[in-house]
Order: sequence, then structure tokens, then C-alpha cells
Amino acid sequence: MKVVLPDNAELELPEGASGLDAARAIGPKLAEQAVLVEVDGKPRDLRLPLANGERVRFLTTRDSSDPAALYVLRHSSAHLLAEAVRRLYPGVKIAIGPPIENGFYYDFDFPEPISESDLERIEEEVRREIAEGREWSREEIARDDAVKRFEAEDEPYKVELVDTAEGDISLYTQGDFTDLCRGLHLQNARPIKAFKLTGLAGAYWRGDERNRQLTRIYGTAFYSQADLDAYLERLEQARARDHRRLGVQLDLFHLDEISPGSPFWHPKGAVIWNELEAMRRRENAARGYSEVRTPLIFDKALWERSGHWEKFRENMFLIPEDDHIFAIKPMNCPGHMMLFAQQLRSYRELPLRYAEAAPLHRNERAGTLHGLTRVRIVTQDDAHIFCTREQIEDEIFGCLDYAKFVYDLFGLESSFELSTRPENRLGADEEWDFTEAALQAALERRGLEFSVNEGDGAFYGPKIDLHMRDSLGRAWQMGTVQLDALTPARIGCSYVGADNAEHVPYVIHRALMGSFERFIGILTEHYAGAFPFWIAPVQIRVLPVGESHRDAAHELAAGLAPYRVEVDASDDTVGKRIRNAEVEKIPFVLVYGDKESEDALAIREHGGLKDTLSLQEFRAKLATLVPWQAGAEPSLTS
RNA sequence: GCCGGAGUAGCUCAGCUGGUAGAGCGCCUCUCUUGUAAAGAGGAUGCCAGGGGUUCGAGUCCCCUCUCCGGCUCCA
Repeated sequence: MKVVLPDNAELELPEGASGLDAARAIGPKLAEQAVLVEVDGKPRDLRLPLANGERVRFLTTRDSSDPAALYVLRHSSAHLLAEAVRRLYPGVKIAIGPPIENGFYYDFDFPEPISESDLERIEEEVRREIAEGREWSREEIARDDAVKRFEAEDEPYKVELVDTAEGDISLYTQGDFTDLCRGLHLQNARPIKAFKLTGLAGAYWRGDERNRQLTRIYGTAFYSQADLDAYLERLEQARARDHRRLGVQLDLFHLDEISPGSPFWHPKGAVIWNELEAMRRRENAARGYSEVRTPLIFDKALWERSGHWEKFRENMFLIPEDDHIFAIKPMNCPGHMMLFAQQLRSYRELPLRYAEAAPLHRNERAGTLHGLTRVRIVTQDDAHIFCTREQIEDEIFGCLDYAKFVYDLFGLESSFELSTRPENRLGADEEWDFTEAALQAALERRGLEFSVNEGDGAFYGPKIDLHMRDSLGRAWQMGTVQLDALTPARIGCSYVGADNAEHVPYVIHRALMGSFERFIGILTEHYAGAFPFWIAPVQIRVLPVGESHRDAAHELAAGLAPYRVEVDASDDTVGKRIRNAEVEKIPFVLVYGDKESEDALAIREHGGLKDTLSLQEFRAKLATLVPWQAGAEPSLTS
């Protein structure tokens, strides 16, 4: 048989030859260094046979940053970890140990709990294994034999995995350790040049909290020590962008245990908030939304009608009052629907778009709070659009266009996800066919790349979510656009159609930034605290050189209205005051002394770029930095 | 809610095996009046998260609670 190499050359091989055989046929060095073979673009274990006509490409230890090559390295590292743990902790049961984005983990059921201090000795044991040398071999066995084998070893988790595994059962063995595993694995442990255990955590068996909690050991591995060092360095830098750290450093907000998950916004943080709020109002007005205000607390009766009482009560803050109970709203929808339902509505009023950025409260489970990204007070840039069936696609399109406008304004990279009908749902399949198609059509019409999350929609309709990552790579949901064909009827929303009959409107729930709290958290990390001019808490700082320049500096600052300008007339040296402004990440510093005048301002941008401009020129430059002043008037793209 | 870790000055952190608390930055005062990332000198600052216990004596050891951190689970 023949296989095709990347340069299109054909390689003649005996029937049934493996990837490793092919590598040997090309050269001993390649065979030694190969870690996997890509067949028609898909990774395959070197030990598996190739077939006639397949296009092959070898990845070697030199492809040290290739995700597939790292995956193999880390998968094998996980097996070394399991071997070490079994040797050091007799009686431990092993569960699963896959490679993940930046490393790998392995889940164990320890007879006695272990702590972080144990990691060091486990790590040493793995290093010893690597030094001693390990080779992996692969075998395929019958399902029954696999069950017997793991029962004999008293490995109940493995038995369960064999039971639910699909396809052939394969085993990989290194040293005296054999694991149920689909692969792929290295030929031997030599390529593992850097190995590090990074953490310890609890994790439920099969990700279900009703199951037993296992101990998960996280680690990472690289093809070189330098790669590991670089990875740790990147992590360190990412921590410097962490909004929780920057929030305190830049005096934006703080949290206090007197009200967990509820930030205190300091003056500088409030400036950012208010700029976002101004943007929200300006855009909403331009895009045909009406601002409304609805109560913060409602009688439990409303939540019973909306369905929240049944589904969301655990997350609601309740206020008992004599013989009935109020609840602080965790969402705006019921209030907006009450508002809609208060009058007899005509189809001529639709689409009707209600916007409200009210503070919502959600009693999140203890242990889930996280800086600004997981809070108990959630101020969504919320809106509800009441529309007819025919208007759905256009309205979804409008939401997506708006979302894109907001994200582009900040240069944020987001991913759109379409979530479709869940198993547990209400409504006929034809209805879901229609609504899912409408959402997809809107996504395509707006030209957005999106992924599909099958079965992850709400029980009342499909949705489109926007996700972003924080500085440490954790994904957070930001915006959401959801179609709801159920709640409006429950609250009693209806309108009179052209046919003079009563109809229930569809409602689109949508928040684009998501919440101000989370959005500012993500923005802080995105900009590493150096906010763009238009939302910077302090936009310009004027530094009078000496005492005699202070009055002129104040005049200059006044002349720069309405920008947010401060004069730093403290006794510190000019050098120190510049440093302070840099540390505070203020966009512009004007040093004002004998050499400066309105015709010649000494301008320093954050980062050190210097320029001399007249006041007029400087103002013209500033105007270009404010999106809606620079002629970027909002417009519906279509 | 679960597993593991941590809470010391406004911030970042030191405080070994128990003997009553420290540094740098910041803050205050004084001197200097500054030219593009740190002038100099002096000073103040703590319920050592909260509560209970062991001890002659607890920041340090034990127990409980709260909060935070890393995960898991959850997340309309």
C-alpha cells in the first residue's frame, strides 16, 4: 500500500504498517522523535495501522507548541501521574485523566484526603519515573476481559467507564501501570522535559454533584523547560491584569464581607460605569428603545405566575412582610411584561422595546462569587422586545447588530453561540423549527460566525449567547439574546392583531454588555487598566512645574472642559508626578512650565509618547478619541 | 453547596519550633520648587477576620463561624 507525504511524495509500505513503521521507513531520527501521526488532518496513535491512500504528516518533539503534540505529551504525563499516585497511596482508586487546554488532570478517590503539600512528593515520584524511563504499549481487548481485569484490580470507576465506553476497548501500559485509554500516547517518556503539578481540587465523578466527590490533581507538561518557564511567566503577567487587583490599585471599586458579591463603586469606577450608561442610553434612543422603570420588589404572586418561584426561588432574596412575601427582582422581565399587559395593545404598537438597567439581585450559592464577574447585584443593560412572529428575525438581527456595535467599540473579541431546543422544553417541534431558523437567519444575515450548542436553549425558546474570556482564560457569558414564547402568556400579555383577534406577543430578552459589573471587570482586564480616553476616569492631568505655574495650570484645566482634567500641584518632583500619572494609567499628561503656553502644550501620552500641540490642536485630537464625537454616529447596519 | 488553600497597617507582604508586631509603597509634617517613570528628613497607622478553647502566656496550637483564593457543581 501507499501513503501520501506532505510533499505529495508517495511512500510504499507493507500492508498493515503502522504510523511508526512509516516513520521508520522515512528515517530513524523521525521514528525516534515522532509523537503522533496526522492522518488526513486528524491525529492518530503511532501504533495504529495506516490505510492505503491516506495522507500522513508526522508531528515530532520539535513541534513543541503544536496543540495536538502537546495533547499527547500531557495525556502521557497524566498516566505517569496516575502510576505515581497508585504507588504512593495504596488503596487509591483511579477515575479519569485527560489532557486539557493548558495541561492535564487526573481524578482519584483517595482512601485518606491529601493536601497540597503532598503534590511535591508526587511530583518527585513522577520525575523519578521519567528519569527511570517509561515506554507505552497499546493493546486492544474484549469488553468482558477489560471488565474482569479492572474488577480484579478493584478499580470500580474503570469498570464503569468500560461499561459506558463506545467502540473497541484499548489499554495503554507503561511500567507496571495499565490504564483504560483511547490514546494517543508518546512512544516513551523521554520527550517530557518539564513536568509540574499545579493544583488540587474537588471534582464530582462524571461532573454530577449527586455523585461522589473525587480529588482532582492538575498538572502541566512541556517539551522543554523553557516552554514551562514561559507559560508560568504568562500566567504571572495575566495575574497583573486581574480586575480584582487592578480594581483596588486604580481605586475603581472594592468588595467587603459586609455585603458579599456587591461592589462598592469608588468615584473613578463610577465614571466608567456612567460612561457606559450614557452610551447605553444614547444607543437605545437611536435604535428605538423606550426607557422604563419598574419596581425592585414584587409580591411573590408575580413570581409564581412567571415561573420564577418554582425554578429560581433558591436564588432570590425574600422579604417577609406580615402575611405575604416580597422578593427582590432577579430579572426585569416580569415587570416589563406587567407594564405591557397593563393596557390593551394593538399590533400597530409592535415591536415595542422596553429598556431598563435596574439593579437585580441574585442570591448566588456560596463559593461561586468571583470579583466583578460573578456578583450578587447584577445590573444588566436589559431590554425586552415585544413583537409578532413575523418580526422576530428582524428584531434578533437588530439585537445582534447592536451587540456587534458595542463589542467593536471596545475591540472585544467575543464568540456567538446559538443554543437550540433542550430535552426538557415547552412548545411544539414546528414552533422550535421556526424560532431556531429565525435566530440562525439573523446570525447569518449579520455575517456573524457562530457555534451551535445543541440542547442548551431555555425551556421557553432558543437563545444566542456571547462569551468572552478573562485574563486567565476563563470564559464568561456576557450578552444574551433569548426568544421567549412562553412567559408572555403566563403574565397575560396580548395584543389585538390586524384580524381583530387577540394574540400573545413573542418577547426577546436581551442584555448586550450583560451586566455593568461583569462588563467593567472584563474591560479592566482587556485594557489592563489603561482605559481608552472616552471612559478613562481621569482623562488629562496637568502638572505645573513650579509654584509659579499653578494658577496657569488651573486655567488650562478649566479651558479643557468638559473633559475630566485634574491638576497635580503637589510638592512632588515633576518626575514623581509623571510616574504617578503613568501608574494610574492616565491617558494624557500636560507638563506646564515656563516653556509652555496655549500655543505650545507639552503633551505626554500614557506610555511615554511626547508631542507639542496648541490647545486648539490638542482639543481636535481629543475629539477624535470620543467615538460619538468622531463622527461614529450610531447607525443600523443592514 | 462540595474539595483544597488563605485571611497580619490603605496596598503588597515578612513574622522559624508559642514570649505581647515588622518592611516597602501610600498617608501626615518639615525642607526643597521641581522639566517627562521614584528628592531628603521625621512621624502616625493594627480588635493579627470574628467567636470559643488549650496555656503562666496565642498572630502562632485546637474547634466553630464569616469572607476571600484555586477548582467542582450551579449560573434565565
